[in-house]
Amino acid sequence: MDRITGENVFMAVGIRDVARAAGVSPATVSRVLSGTPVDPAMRDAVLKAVETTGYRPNLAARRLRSRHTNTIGLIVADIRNPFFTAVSRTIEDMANRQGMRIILCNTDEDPAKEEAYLGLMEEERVTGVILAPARSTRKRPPRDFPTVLIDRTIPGEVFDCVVLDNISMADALVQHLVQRGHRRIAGLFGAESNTGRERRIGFEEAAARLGIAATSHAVPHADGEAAQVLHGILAGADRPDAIVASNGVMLLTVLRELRVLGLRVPGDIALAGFDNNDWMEFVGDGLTVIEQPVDEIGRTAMTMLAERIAHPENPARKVVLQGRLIVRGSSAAVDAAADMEAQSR
Amino acid sequence: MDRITGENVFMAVGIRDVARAAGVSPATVSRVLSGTPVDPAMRDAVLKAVETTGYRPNLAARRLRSRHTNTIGLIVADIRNPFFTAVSRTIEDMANRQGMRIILCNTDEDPAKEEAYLGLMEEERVTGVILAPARSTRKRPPRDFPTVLIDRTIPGEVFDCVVLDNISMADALVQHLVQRGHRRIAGLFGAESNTGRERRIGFEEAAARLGIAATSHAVPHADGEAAQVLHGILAGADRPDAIVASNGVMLLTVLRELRVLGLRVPGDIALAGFDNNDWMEFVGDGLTVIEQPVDEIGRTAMTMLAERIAHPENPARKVVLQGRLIVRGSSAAVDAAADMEAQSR
DNA sequence: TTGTAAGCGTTATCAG
DNA sequence: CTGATAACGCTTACAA
Repeated sequence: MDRITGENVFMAVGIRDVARAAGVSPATVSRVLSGTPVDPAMRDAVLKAVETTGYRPNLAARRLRSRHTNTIGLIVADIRNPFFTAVSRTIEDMANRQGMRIILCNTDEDPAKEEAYLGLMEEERVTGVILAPARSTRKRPPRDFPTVLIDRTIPGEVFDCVVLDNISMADALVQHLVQRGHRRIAGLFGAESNTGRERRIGFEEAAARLGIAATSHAVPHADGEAAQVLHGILAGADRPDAIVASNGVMLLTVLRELRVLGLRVPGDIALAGFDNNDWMEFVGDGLTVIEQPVDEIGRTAMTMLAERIAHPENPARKVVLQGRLIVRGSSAAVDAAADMEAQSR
Repeated sequence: MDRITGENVFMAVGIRDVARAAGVSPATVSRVLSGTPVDPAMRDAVLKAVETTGYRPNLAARRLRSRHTNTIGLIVADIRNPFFTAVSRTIEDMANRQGMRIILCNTDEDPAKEEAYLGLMEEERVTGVILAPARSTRKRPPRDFPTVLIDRTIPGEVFDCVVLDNISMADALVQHLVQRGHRRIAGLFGAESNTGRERRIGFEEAAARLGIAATSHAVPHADGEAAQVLHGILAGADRPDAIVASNGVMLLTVLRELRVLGLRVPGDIALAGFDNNDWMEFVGDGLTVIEQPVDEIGRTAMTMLAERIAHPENPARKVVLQGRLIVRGSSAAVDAAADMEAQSR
């Protein structure tokens, strides 16, 4: 594999050249560029000199000297997961508006990668980090930068974090399915993340409260293994009449397996889950889901990070956001589903 | 932060501290860290000292002094477009494996934003840039870094670039639809990007060759306006019997409008387009699309960038990649579609 | 307000 | 191979 070696030599124009062209000192140029009050005449001379010389400040030098990097690390599991894509985009927009740079990293749920990236953040001397911790309950060593967790918490550790109200959202999903007449519901949850655990708890509590038969299953993160587990659940004789999937990616895995088995939604089995993607209204009669407030999650994370930076000694805060139940065709009652199919003839 | 004293101990440990702890000079520490040959005994001493002191090199200082940033700028229209998400992920993975950092920017098709980000890249002294140019035919001023274009070219400018064979892929789509018995095909293309233009050309050429009535439409980038244009095309009495959409985002816009009008795919109208997303096999009987080799696009862009950096004087190259036609239910012949619906009763 | 000068933490140079 | 020393390009005391 060819390694990138070369380096382009930039225009050699530095702050001293601008100073000379403007007939002022480098310090004055620096002041103009940083907005410090400067005599208007000099200011104009400097700006003109910047223009004519084509000067571009060297951000590496600036960061080294000023000791602030204006950089935020954003570490997620996989940017291809639409939930993280959306949250990242919001965070990048906010950051850019504040003159901050983002370093984006994908852990693929691998604790080793997460560790490596956190190390990288230290070397970058980042202002702060927004982290969706990899599915792992291990303790994180304390870091030298403010950190805000998104999507997932780390049990027993005190970090600022912003998460969904997973328990009550899962509860709402079960309640909805029961209302629609479903009685044998299977829940599919990530085994390792705290978020998966919370959703399972909400799922089981609601089922118990409503007195229905609900079984929850731990689904591995790897796609192949997940399909296998799903097959076991769906192919048996005692197939559930409804499925709850713990997130959007899993929802897709379920759709894939249902297709393999030739099962139809909602005719043969109802389906509901977490995360609302733009395509979900178009599969079948639409997928019933809990929509996460992705924009608000991103905004809140950025705000919390800023406050943590400003007040390092404040106690850690946990912000729990509500989602929104979007009811679509995939959770229709079996009777209603039959009706709809009859009508469509 | 040291949790006892509240002092930031981390920032204080520099290469000199490591040198002192190891009983060597700072230069030797630097050599060990950069892999330059060093006496094994000293090497071990340094590595141990790095460990005990918890030393983290300061990347800003390293970049300033060494004059290479190991950073690549990646500028796309919108990371939420799954095509860019996928390409970005591939590029980030390759970059990380080579010890390179990525700076990701979204232009939202705004030339001003593109301009601003290109300026930022100069201030970051990036090693190179991978750019999906905003839909705009304007000339770009020459920059001080190697640049590789993806997805779109800039007519009349000499840049390395890697693009899809848009003309023949659009041609293949039309050919397929005609084969399936469709005769009145409407093509929807982005008006401003060169990619949209090329796809339109392939579309029109194929239609002319095959002697069918095909009309191409320029669809604005903004979602609301796009819907309006679509409405005009689909709601009239002379509704086409098939639609070709120029990309995945537009495909979704079409689905939305079809839903509003209560038109069914492929019963009332056939549908095909560009970009293959993971959900597309699940809407209706699946969406017929041209799949772009996203992974290869990313890999090729990185490779070309590396080669451009190594050989700045080489002539610019254009790599044209083939896509793959994935035939699914949305392009079924009207008769076949009727059959399928009959069977499903 | 402005200029002078001293670093920020690292790597490159060059002499030993 | 190793160590002293001088930058890299900028900001910021501190002095004027």
